[in-house]
Amino acid sequence: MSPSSSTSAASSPLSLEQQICYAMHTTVRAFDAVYRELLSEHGLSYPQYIALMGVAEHGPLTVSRLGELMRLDSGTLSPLLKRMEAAGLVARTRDPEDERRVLVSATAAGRDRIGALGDVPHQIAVRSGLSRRELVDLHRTLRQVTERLDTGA
Amino acid sequence: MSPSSSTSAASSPLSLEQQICYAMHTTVRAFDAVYRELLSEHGLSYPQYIALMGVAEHGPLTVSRLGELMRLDSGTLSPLLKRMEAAGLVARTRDPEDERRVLVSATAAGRDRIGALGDVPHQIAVRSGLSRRELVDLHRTLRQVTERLDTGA
DNA sequence: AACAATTAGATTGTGCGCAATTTGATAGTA
DNA sequence: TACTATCAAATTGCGCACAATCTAATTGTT
Repeated sequence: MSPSSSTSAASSPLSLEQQICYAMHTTVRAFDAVYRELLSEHGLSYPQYIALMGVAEHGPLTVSRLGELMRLDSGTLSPLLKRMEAAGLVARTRDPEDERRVLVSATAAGRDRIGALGDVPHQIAVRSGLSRRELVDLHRTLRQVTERLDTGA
Repeated sequence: MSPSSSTSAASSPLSLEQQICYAMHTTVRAFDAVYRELLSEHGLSYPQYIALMGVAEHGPLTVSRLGELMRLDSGTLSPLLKRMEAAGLVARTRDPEDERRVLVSATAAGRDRIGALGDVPHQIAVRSGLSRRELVDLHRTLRQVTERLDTGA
């Protein structure tokens, strides 16, 4: 093993290529490129895709609940949802129970669009080249890391 | 095992939470939040941080070489580098050998800034809560997936 | 030397993303 | 009832990201 395998405070600042975050960003870029390729013909960006999937699966959601699901705030979601409403994919209605809230739901056209996407998630999984077991392991690791990072310093 | 463990074409479109990409994006968001916290006091965004690390480590780089390293194009890098030049962190000079190229290098102030960051990469690794072995495994998996995605359909 | 093709960056237009602020609705309290 | 505090979205301002286009320099060909 190289001398850098010390377990104490890092011997020298890690080079860019050694950093886990850099690797994560690189991989996300690669995924984004594939999604762009698969989604562009359907007129969707990746954020729009997960927003649509989210509201279709989890019924009418307030903007803030959708924001928790996507880890986005109203500054990002408000304009994004307006564009999707203009495209006829989602409906935005004020909650009669509490006029502060806006309920977002998928329209019939939105559900049709999801159907038209076919099995994009499966295609992505295949393109990743990972076995089912590797996918499950990676998924577990990612959830674990996210949880750990969220609990703070 | 659940009925969804079929290995043929997915039985039903994967729910959002089951998709590997969704997990990746969630984790990257969490990493970004931590980086934002660690870097904001140094006046750097994460893209600026990796750009600075990149040019500091790999000497003067053309914009396109730096773009390969960061997986970004000139549309993103040109304004980003101009802001970093204005902040005194990098220098941009036309290559005398080929006036089309712009060579980007870290200034003394840029290297000082890296020094002032202390061991951010190590802190990030610690906060991720992964053991050294898990970090190595995850890194290997990510490189593998990126390579596979890049080789296309 | 002249001219087309290629290459490197920069620019424009649109969308994603967050911090900070604003607007409007609800809840709580004097 | 009025007055404050809180809460949900929307808006503003700035930076990141890509597609498409533009400008300028180099290369290749005749």
